[in-house]
Amino acid sequence: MDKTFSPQNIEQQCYQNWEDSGYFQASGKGEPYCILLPPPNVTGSLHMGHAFQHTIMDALIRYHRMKGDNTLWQCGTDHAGIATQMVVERQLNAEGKTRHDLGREAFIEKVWDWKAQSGGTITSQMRRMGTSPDWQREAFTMDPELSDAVKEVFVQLYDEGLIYRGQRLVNWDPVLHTAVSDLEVLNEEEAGHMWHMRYPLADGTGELVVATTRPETMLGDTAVAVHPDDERYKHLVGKQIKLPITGRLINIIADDYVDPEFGTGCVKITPAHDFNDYEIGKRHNLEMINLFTPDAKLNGNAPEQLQGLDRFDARQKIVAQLDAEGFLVKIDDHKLKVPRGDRSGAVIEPYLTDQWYVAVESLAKPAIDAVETGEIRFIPENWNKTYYQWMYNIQDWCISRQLWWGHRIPAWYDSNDNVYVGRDEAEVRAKHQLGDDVVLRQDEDVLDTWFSSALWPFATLGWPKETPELDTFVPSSVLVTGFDIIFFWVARMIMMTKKFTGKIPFKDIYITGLIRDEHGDKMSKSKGNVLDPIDLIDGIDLDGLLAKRTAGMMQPQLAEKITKRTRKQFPEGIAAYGTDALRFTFAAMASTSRDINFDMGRVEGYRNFCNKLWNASRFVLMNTEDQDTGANGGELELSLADRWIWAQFQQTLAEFETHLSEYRFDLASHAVYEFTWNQFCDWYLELSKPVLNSDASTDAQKRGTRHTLVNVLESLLRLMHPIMPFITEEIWQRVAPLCGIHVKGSSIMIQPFPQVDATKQDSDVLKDIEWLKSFIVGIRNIRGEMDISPNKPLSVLLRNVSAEDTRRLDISAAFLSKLAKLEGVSILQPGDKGPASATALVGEMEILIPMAGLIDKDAELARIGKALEKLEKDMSRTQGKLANDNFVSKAPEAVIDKEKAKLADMQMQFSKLKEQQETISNL
RNA sequence: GCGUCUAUAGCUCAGUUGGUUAGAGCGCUACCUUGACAUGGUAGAGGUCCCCUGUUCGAGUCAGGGUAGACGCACCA
Repeated sequence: MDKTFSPQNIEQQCYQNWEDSGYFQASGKGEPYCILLPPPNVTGSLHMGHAFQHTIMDALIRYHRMKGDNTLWQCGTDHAGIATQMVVERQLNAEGKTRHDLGREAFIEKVWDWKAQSGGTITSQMRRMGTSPDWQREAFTMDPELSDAVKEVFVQLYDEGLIYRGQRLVNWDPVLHTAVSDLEVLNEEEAGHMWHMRYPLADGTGELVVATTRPETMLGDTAVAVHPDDERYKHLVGKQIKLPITGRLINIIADDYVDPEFGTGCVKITPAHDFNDYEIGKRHNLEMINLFTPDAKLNGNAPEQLQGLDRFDARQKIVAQLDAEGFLVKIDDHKLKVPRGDRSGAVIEPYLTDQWYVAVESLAKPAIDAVETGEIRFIPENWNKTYYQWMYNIQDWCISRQLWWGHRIPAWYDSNDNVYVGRDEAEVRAKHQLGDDVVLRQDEDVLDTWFSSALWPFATLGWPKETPELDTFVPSSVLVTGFDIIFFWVARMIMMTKKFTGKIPFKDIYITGLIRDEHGDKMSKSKGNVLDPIDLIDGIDLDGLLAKRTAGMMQPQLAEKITKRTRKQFPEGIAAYGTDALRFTFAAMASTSRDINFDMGRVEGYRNFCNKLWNASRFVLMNTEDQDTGANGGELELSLADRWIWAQFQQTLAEFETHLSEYRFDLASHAVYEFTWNQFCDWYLELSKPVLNSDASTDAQKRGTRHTLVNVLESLLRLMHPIMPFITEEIWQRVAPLCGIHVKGSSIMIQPFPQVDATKQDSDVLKDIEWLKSFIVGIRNIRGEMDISPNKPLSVLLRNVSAEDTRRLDISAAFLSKLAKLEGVSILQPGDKGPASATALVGEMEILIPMAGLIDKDAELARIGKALEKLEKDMSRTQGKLANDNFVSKAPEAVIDKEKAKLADMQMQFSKLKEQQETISNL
């Protein structure tokens, strides 16, 4: 084995073997355990959030697979309608073409070509992360099977009246030329203006002042509204306004919606371009004047001189004209929420179009129930509040998109625009007895990508066919995802799965935190703080990193800032930490917190941890390979340390499993880390040396220790495997044969997970080793503080030695002399104070290191003084407690006893230290 | 406006139903190239648990009120 762990030498080969061996498929035996991969965009590449969530899913999957469960990780990608179409369109644009030049069919072919070429990026990156989904079942939302499911759902919902078509105001993206759902619109506060305009009464008897943030919409005003009880305007209701610029006459109406306290108490109503106005318009039967073309330029309904102008250019002209004609009262600065498309960044326009909707109310009810009854559980639980809040206020879902890439809506129209819905044209014709003479055209629109994603839990398992997988793996065990898509995806999956299978899609929903940068900022391209998980695995030099972070930057000053920041944070680029270290980092950071600040220091720390494990294994192998490890029988005599490490391992194992069952990956990985480094490496390996290296050890003793070394390590590797698959496999291949396990053609990933073995739990041994440790640490302490070289052998005296101490001395003498570097231990007779010494306590027993020639009097006095001071402080606190009648009368007895014992112990230490202090100061 | 969350060591974070002398990793200091490992070892320093008030024998933990910050939802022209 190399002296340091080099992940890049092993990972890819290892993964290839697993995948080729078919280890990722469900076994068909045991309890079903299933995780659905939230399908990443086929356009996407792996970001830190994916890497994090995939680590967690894979840890769960590997754990359950090793536990013997029938384990399926259902994976796949989604077609990401808008995103993918944008990618391919951009390529066309670069060639000076648009999708319209190609036409729909040719364009879609192009998209498929693109997918064939580049669609595998993210799945190959997942392989680098060591994930073990069943790639043979990999699904894509545009696959024929899933498309059939989409059609089936659409038709069924339509037949039940739960899908309908209607003309309504929608969120229109004027750049992408499509409707988007509420969730795809981000409302950010931006600086704008409030324009106050004078609207004269038609009869010339006065005027009203209205205010707006969008003056250009005044062209489409069809009323001015006031509150019905507003004394100022009551008498004007029913009168008419002569609209500036157009001169159109509109009514003054009364509506409760108006807040008389706000502004002038008069509101201009533009039903075709504002969601609130739209509602008012419907109530009052107002005309709806659409002013815009699909790309938000003024259309034929605007005055001729303004037609064809972009909405923002038109705004300027209109304001200028209002001003010139004396209609503009004032312009105030105003902060307002501007709706922008989450993909395009364009200002979203409320726009009157025909769209398809899902009536969600009846679907929402069972989905709410599923969480309220506890059938589905959010972890952490609080997220159910977010879920309820949205579900109780859920709006009908606009599912049509004016795109080409996606599932085309299975609806056909005849020449009179009658609509027929069916699985295909033939079915439609048959169902409605439409002869061949009737010309039908299919709806041009496609469905929202989330519509197909909502079917993921059952469509990927074969629905609408009745498959055994549907039976076995619905509901799945846990969904691991981020809070940002609870509405987009999680809620919709629950609704759809309940509706079409009658079952819930998953039992647990584990909501992970969001990975942020080391300062808690969201990782984003524009901030230039994005990390690529693959770069953490393989490493990247500074130039490469800079190039990546500044590529495609529109603003040069931004690129400069990013360069500076990156140079500062990564002067040497990023080292290659390997997949296991990265995975361990993610696991260790997966606490209940909703934000996770990614700390490079921790990756490095866990890289070191991998190296530690590697070297510990080297040590084990050096001492066991080609030697008798008892794999083929032979008497085994286990040392105190051997029995201790087995007992410790049982505890660690139990802890690990408890934490995993509670999705506390941070605690689980901490338990493993602590055991490996602080128990196995720091103590056990050291304690094995005296046995292995001593001529006094019998064959049975050496065999016993070798057996323990190799078997504890082997068990530990299996325990760690779910989190760190590669390093554990690599080491296991060499260690397992020494345990009598045949590894040829096998893998750690299909070995059973370790089981707690009650016969190996031993609290007496644990206490014995605690005693031994405190003995050794006591001596190291004195060495450390008295500047005595760790290499210098010491002779120590023991005072106040009990029978138990004697027994322990007896069984651990060899360990003591080696680990504390002692050349002699002698026990003082009762009453014999011994020479002036530095002392350490092991329980009530005192270890004396004679000062002569070794220890400076003042230094020792200082050490004692410091210890006394600390003890005094703690003692007075405890004494205070015990002197308090309230405490003694009201606290539970166990607590009081504990305090008493604590005090007694401190008093004992105190008096011994006092004694010491006196002896030494008298020297 | 409604809702959710966060505040603990220089940094990143744990801290179970209230009962420890408040922990870990990184960083820092001193010493150590000892034979698995300097990606290491040994020892050590470092905390007003954001503030106030309460409940309690006892509060980092519970309640109320602040302060600072993050997020979600709905928003007035």
